[in-house]
Amino acid sequence: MWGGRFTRGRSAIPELPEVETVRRELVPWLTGRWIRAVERVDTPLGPKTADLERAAGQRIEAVSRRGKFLILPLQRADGAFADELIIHLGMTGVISPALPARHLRVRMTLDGSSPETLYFRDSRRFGRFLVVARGSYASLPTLARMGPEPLEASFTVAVFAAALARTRAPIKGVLLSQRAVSGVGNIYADEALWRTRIHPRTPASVLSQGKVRALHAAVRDVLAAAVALQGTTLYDYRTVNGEVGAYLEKLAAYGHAGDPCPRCGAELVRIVVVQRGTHLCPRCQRLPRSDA
DNA sequence: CGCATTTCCTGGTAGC
DNA sequence: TGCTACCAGGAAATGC
Repeated sequence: MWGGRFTRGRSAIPELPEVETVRRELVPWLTGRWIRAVERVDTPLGPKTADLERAAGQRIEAVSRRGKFLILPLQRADGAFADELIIHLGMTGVISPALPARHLRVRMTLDGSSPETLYFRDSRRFGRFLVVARGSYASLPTLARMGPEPLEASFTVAVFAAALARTRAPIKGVLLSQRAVSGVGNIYADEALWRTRIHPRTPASVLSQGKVRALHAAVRDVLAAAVALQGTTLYDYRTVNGEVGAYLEKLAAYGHAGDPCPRCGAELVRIVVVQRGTHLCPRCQRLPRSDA
């Protein structure tokens, strides 16, 4: 499908653009519907606080998103706003109205019009499906401490700069942590750092004001462009309608080790930063000299 | 608290 | 062909 470049490690990796694409497709299908049942079909998934049976008989008030989490606020028949259904696609999670041939983990049945059933397929079982009382994220520390939404007005340069100033951890790790900004994963972190010529190992706090400003813009631009193309499909990820994401063709750095840098022509390399495969241009993206 | 490391999990692939 | 070893990665758990 794409030469041999992605023959290793081609995973779903749903990040903000992929989750947002799924969310937009689910909105007309799920908003206002009553849940008949949410059932775990396979072995245990996620934290023990899953409590999926609590969703039965509640109405889906909205289909929202926080970072890479889908959040469906639920409403009881008496009008009480009580719980929310939280879904994380993990690495390989796919929601679909079509019964998957393998790796079915959760089935959600709804009252009324079609689709009557949605299936959650997840071969690697990193996904999560759970019901919690609204806003109680004790079992979801990442969600509890999540930074601002990158495509919303609350994600300002000042807020981003303050978050970066307080840590010397590598900027790539800070982007992946979800705490300085939400929704960025391995692909879009590499793309944003390539765009801004920042070496992924640069300690966050040493970035100049100009670099912070550029990175803030790049995170927004990369994510917005990917949303417009329905995300990036490397392997598993599909939209709810079964389509692939088209941002794959736009990737400049991720998955391109050995190719020429589109900007300067030097050979792109793959290194490991914070235990993650990381793609960069060794000529464009230099580590600042350390005085320490 | 921060930060680094380990764990979870499976399908695909390299190497023999 | 068939086997083993390894690798990808988000988030949670664990270690210091």
